[in-house]
Amino acid sequence: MAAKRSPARRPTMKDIARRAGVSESAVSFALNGRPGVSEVTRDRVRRVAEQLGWRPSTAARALSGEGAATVGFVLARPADTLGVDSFFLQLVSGIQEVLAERHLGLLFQVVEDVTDECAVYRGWWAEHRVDGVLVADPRTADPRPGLLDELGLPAVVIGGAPDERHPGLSTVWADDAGAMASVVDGLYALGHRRIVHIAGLPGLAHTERRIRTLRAEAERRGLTGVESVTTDYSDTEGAAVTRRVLRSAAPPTALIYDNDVMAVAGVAAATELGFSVPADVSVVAWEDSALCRIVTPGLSALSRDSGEFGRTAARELLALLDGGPARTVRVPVPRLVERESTGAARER
Amino acid sequence: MAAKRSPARRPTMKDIARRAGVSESAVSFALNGRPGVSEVTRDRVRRVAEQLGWRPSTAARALSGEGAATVGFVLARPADTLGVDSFFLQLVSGIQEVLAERHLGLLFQVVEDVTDECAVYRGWWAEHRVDGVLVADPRTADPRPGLLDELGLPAVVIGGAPDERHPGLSTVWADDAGAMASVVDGLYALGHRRIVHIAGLPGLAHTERRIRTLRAEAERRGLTGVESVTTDYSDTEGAAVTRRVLRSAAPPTALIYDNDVMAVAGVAAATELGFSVPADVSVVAWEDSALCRIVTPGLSALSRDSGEFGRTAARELLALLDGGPARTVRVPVPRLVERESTGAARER
DNA sequence: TGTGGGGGCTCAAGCGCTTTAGTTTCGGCG
DNA sequence: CGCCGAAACTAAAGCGCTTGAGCCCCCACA
Repeated sequence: MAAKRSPARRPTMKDIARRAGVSESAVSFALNGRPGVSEVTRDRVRRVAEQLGWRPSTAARALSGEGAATVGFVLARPADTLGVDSFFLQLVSGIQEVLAERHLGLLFQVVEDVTDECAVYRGWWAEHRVDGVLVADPRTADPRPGLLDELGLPAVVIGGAPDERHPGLSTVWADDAGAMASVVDGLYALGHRRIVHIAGLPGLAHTERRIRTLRAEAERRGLTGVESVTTDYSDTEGAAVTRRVLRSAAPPTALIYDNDVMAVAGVAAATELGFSVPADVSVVAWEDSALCRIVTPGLSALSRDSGEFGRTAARELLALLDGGPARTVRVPVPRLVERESTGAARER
Repeated sequence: MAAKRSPARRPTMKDIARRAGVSESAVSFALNGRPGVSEVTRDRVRRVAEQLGWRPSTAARALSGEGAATVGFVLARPADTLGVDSFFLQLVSGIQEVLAERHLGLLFQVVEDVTDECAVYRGWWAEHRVDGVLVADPRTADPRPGLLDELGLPAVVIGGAPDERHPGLSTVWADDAGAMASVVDGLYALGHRRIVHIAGLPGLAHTERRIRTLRAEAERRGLTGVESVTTDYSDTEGAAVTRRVLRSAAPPTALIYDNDVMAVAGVAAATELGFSVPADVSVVAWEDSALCRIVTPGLSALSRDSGEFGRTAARELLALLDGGPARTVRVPVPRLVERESTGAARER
């Protein structure tokens, strides 16, 4: 049997009512801080509840109209792409922190793609499992905001851009465009004219935003040797692309990688080809992590506080659940942490 | 208002009953595959349910005795230690995969320490939120199994050793001892006699097991220059310990790190001190990851399938929930992937 | 002294589902 | 032809909580 010897019955409001000598309704009023009971009764009920170790049954609460006291988070990534970067765990940890204060649970699911993700939302909604969701990795043509809106499921999009706003959904985003511009600024100042951006998955909103910004910056300055190449974020693709571009006739003098893993793999690939970092080629990683600190040369990286990102998103969702209006909030622009992988462009 | 324009009412069994022209009970019987309805009615009901897009309300189910259709997983780690290794996301992803097949949700929480973790279990239990839990990072004096047993909450311990069995709890574990023994075997064969093990957090069951085994192996062979040093898994501590031991009078010729991050940091530290890897000192990382492949020299690492680990654990929990007996199952011994960081000990 | 009006509580219904105890309708057998 | 029993289905209670309606009592006011 799964349940053990003394299955330690959970106390219910009925138990409290009996012990406190009042009706169940009175207990409900007392415990939920609403009028209808005297202060003295309220105190007594509270005391009994505490001493009995009572906690409201979420199931019962959910059933009688209150929410499910749970928010959902689904990650649509092929399983093997998972866990290469530390971003998500940090994010979830931050989300968690805020939710826990309000005794909200976090229902977590990993799926293969956005289609499955939509199915999960449908299921959660129909099963009455969550009160709201956090949506990660917004795409350029994203079916999720529409669906969530249709279901009336409060949601906040993490990493979306403000123009992609969908009525009813909140958005928390980092200014990728600004960050990209400042990185290009910095590299340009160091004399770099040929820059390759080893981007992440095509179709992700932030990938496209970075690519657009890079192109715009290049045009503004009349640079021609600037391009973006999309990848799947893996170390192997990162290395492969690096090899390819460095072997070209006019190899770039600076590389911008959309995550830490590719950056490290890229440095290794460059080194193998006889390019030294940063003498021959500078490298910037978009995500900072222990990884960037550990390797030699240390990688200059765009650092952001993923935990804070998560906390902000969670707070927005709470606001939405409390009936607040949908908002768009921006978290601080990622900050470039300079290490040894960037330097002046070699004269050509 | 949180809910939007057409809050798209969820269909209930009552709706199905009406449409199918039967009672609610008949619907329940039909949908749950239990006797009491004819096959033709069952089919009709099923069809109606499907076409209405009906899904059982977990709240209602939970309330009427069924489980909450959810299992819990809490990670007790200081927030900053999170996300350094990819192990957990992989693990969770594996767990997830198995649970999803059965439409079970995964409630996830991150806390600071084991005390908080116990509080979370208490809360989940009292709130009727989960049917069972997965317990990670078992410790040497662990309050959790006792608590879970007391609450009668089905649980499987991930990474526990069989001898620490607690009645009622299942255990899924990897044979750390065997792995350690084989690593030492290998290093010994390469001529290594002074080996230092840069271990993880003291108090974790698997840390202690590895330490014990290393000591036993050393004694068996009469080696004296063998020791374990515990750390907090961070790159900084890993580097610090590496520097300390390499500066000693008789520095080790082989280092075993309990995770990938420390191993990489250790290699960097060793290189700084003028030790070349693997010529002067061999390095083995306990956890394999992209990280170990990327860096140069590539790190020899103990590789295990974390996803499979998670799947196995989840399957055990399901078995427990189905009323099966508590079991202890072993996942395959981690396999040593040889890369460039290990080699013959230099003659002394 | 009568009356209106709160405050303080209780009653009971209802949320969506399961489940036990009926009730009806057959078909089969003596 | 009548009776029994099984199969098919319905009625209703119950899970733990919320909530609107109603009840009682006491105080203030006229």
